[in-house]
Amino acid sequence: MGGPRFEPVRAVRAYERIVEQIEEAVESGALAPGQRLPSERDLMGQFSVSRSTVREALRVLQARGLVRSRPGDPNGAEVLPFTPAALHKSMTTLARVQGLSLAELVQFRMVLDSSANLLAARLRTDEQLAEMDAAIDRMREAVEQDYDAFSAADVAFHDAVARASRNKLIQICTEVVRSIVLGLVSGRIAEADDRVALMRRSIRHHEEVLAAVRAGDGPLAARLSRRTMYDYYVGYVPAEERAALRALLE
Amino acid sequence: MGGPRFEPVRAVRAYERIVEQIEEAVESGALAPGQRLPSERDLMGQFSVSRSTVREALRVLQARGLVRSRPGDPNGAEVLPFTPAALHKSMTTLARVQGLSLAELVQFRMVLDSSANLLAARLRTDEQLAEMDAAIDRMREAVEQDYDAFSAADVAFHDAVARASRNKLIQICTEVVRSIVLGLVSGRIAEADDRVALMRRSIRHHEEVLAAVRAGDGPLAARLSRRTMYDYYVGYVPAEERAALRALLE
DNA sequence: GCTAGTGCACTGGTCTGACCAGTAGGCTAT
DNA sequence: ATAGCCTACTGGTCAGACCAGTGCACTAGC
Repeated sequence: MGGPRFEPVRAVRAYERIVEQIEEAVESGALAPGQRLPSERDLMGQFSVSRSTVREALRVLQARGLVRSRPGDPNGAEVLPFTPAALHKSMTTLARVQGLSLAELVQFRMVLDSSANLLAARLRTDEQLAEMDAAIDRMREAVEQDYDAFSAADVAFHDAVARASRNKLIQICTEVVRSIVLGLVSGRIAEADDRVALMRRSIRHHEEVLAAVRAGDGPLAARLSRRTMYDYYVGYVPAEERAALRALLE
Repeated sequence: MGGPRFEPVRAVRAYERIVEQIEEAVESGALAPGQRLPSERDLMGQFSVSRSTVREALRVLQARGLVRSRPGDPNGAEVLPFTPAALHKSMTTLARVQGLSLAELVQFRMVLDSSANLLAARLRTDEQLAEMDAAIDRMREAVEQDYDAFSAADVAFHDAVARASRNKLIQICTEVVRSIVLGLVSGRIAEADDRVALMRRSIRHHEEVLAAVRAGDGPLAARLSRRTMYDYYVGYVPAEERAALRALLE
């Protein structure tokens, strides 16, 4: 024994090499958002491949949210600024394929939101506090009239908290998971008979959370935010899964 | 005014319709993992499109991790069981494009791991406790000899905790973010002069965390786990970013 | 002079048809 | 019965074509 150890090789297709090269250029910043790729016919020359191969590479890059192409555009594909769209897509797939329950999703939101509040209580700026105030004001105005406006203001509050945490990963995951959760329940909330009471209570809870953030009491803000989210969604979680949510409330 | 309100339409390409249909079949379970798609030549008949169009659709599905095709395979593309590979890919892209710092990533791991511990303290089974014990044993054995084995045992411990949390989202995000973090620092740890001391201390910390989990003290386990991870990685985080990490330690 | 309209050159989306290397399974020769 | 070849497929790639849509330069009309 002891001969040279060989590594498994995998056949690398031509289009994958193209994906790698363009991906590298985008991620390294050599290709900035807004810039254009050469046209497909140019690229087939540059890479010495056929147009089909170029196109398959572009399809992959597009699926990853790095570029977008538009028929008829005299320029080539456009390099996109990063959006969590691809992340959102794969998380949605995850949710469907793995059969994620609403309870799991809400639980994850509780984790993210409480951590964001914990950090925000220490790191928030006065401007961010003002944003949170404004969001709660809009929630108050929207009550009894427009659930969509209420929900939007609610989202704005949580976004302000997430930004105040200064952790982009928290911000983006918050955004992604929230949109999945809202997709599952927003219709049911909008039609609920007791939605006005639910909204009023939610506003009160948000005020308490904000007070804790303002006071710099991170652990309290975190605890209250978990409670807030629990109360808001528990009615839509099957009874047998509620214990898992309560495990996050001390 | 007051005419019918029209909705914006977007041109839907043929390959997108194919992606949607196959995606739906996979996510709904109509196509189970391990099953095969018809061959590309069959699909072009079924969808009444050319092979290029079929192939572009398959490229997208492959980029999303739903199917895989292999040249020469007499069967068609294989439907894959869900893996977080696509999620991993888009998070890695996110990390690079948005310039996520190691501090942010570690902070996120602290959030996930502490939440997992909080839940695990209440929900863990005896089998899972045994797994955690075994993982720490392997960490002990690996010390002073093989950093890779130590790291693998460390990973196994955190995975056991994540599973004990019974939240798949936490498990998967843990896995994804951890692999990104390890990709950034594992080389530096393996070469560090004080790595043996670091490993010994880490083992002690893991023992304390496990004791808290065993005792059912979630808040304590959560706090200790944050401290454990902080100590393990703080040496690799630039001094000016450490404050953000410390914000998670009370 | 300026504007409104018209082509034109080029784009991406799709199609057709072809070739190649690789695979699996049946067939054949041993 | 088995070892090895054959064949009918597969996916990967290529070449060349057509179409509808786009932006821009040019032109006709004011």
